[in-house]
Amino acid sequence: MEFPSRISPRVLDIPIIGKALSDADKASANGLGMILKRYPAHTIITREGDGEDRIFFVSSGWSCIYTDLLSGERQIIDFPAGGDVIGLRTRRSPSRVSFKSITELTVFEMAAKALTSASEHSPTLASRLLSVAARQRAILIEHLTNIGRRSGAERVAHLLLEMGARQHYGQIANINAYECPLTQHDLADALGLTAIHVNRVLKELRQLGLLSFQHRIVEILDLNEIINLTDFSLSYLKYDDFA
Amino acid sequence: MEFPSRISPRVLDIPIIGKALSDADKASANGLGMILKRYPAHTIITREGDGEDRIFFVSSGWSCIYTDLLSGERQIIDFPAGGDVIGLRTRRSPSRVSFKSITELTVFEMAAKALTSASEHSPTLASRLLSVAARQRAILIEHLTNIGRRSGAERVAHLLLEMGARQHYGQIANINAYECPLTQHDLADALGLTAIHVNRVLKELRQLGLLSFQHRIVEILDLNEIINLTDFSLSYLKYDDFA
DNA sequence: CGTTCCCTTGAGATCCGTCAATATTAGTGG
DNA sequence: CCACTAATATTGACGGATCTCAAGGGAACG
Repeated sequence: MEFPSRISPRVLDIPIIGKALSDADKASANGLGMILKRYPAHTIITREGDGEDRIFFVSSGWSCIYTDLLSGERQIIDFPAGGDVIGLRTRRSPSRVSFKSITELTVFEMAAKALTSASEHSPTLASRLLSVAARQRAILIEHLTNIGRRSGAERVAHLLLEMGARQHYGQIANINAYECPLTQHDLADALGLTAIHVNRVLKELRQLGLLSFQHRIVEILDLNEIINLTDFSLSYLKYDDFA
Repeated sequence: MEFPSRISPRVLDIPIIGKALSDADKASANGLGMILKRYPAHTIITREGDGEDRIFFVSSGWSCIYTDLLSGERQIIDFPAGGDVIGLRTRRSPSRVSFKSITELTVFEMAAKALTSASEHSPTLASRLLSVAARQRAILIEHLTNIGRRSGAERVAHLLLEMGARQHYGQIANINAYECPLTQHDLADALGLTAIHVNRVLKELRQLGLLSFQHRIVEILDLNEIINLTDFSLSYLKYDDFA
């Protein structure tokens, strides 16, 4: 493996990098200028309206992308975690979303231009980027469906199950618990609810024996019932084995 | 312009095709196997779970992509119209969404594989696809924010303004009315509301002098107020002038 | 050991959904 | 052009889910 020395081997765990760059011509890979960075918890990394165009590959930690509304409310679009990619916009027009760390966050960071121009010389990389974009879209569609057509309890259960699966690279079968640094306020802003209602719903889910979320620990108490209740599917979390 | 003769010149109006293919090597363009097709209103074109992988460029007409839930409810993800692209998934795993015409629909249709392999030989085309994906993502994010953090009236007003802008290629300044074939039920399924509530909200918006939607005609009565009420922005609808 | 988030709980108000009935429009066949 | 039908739109009464306001408790952190 011939990677620039400043890129840690851990980067290979990131699907797009591990699979695509190993095929890409080394000239491209070397020119990416990717650096490893560490942000403290609760740091705004990219602000809405920034002209800046960077791309981030999350190595470890939790984060969120969100938009602020005029009303002062916040809509969280996603909680990217290890393996996720942020900033895959390739757009000149300033983004309306901000990007913030929730825990301490370790990312591989690079200029968007570097990646897009590299992708012009590496069809494999371009394909891989499209595949990542497709996965992100699938996740976003699930999120939209969750907010649009499910009750508060279903929304919370679905999101917590999804986050558990994403923490474990798309597996849920053997998870009965995972650590989750999100606050009830974070959940509310992601799910179109208020924090107070999220609190009540969590209590209800706990009493029903479905799941428990206390002291940063999510416990899956009855996986089958949750899957049933929320119509949960794993398939949308998969990366494409795009030929 | 050297296009396969079976492709109508109208295809050039579609941003991705008009701008990308004219640059792409002609071999790619000729190999796309794109055909023009016409579907009657209310026809399911692609069903959830289809293994089939086609890509559609809408030439004219309205359509929707949606998912059906176990509960029998429906979540509409988007209403693609002229110039939009459907099926840009590049995924093997079957899609969870269906695609349906609302009015009579004219599309340019091709195998997904043909486009992805063409994009491997045309960096410009690949970039253009990423740009289209970015725009779709921006629209989806706005939709999510709309459902998650706005009241019924705001949701309806925002969606109807967006659709007006998309019908007019991203302009709203000079629109005071447009034809909209969506039913109140369609709006409800897109906005996470019931048709009955959409009806009441439309009445309210009409009485407030903001907008009117009757007999398939949307009239923008007070554009500035609507923009104000819904925090509407045009920027997310733009295609990227991606270098 | 105090300050600041975060969580928890209650009471009342509001938005929106459900159920039910009717009116209006669009489509179809005669 | 009319009669019939189905889809769509409209309205009212009622109930439920969620929000708002308010207060207090617990956990984390300097």
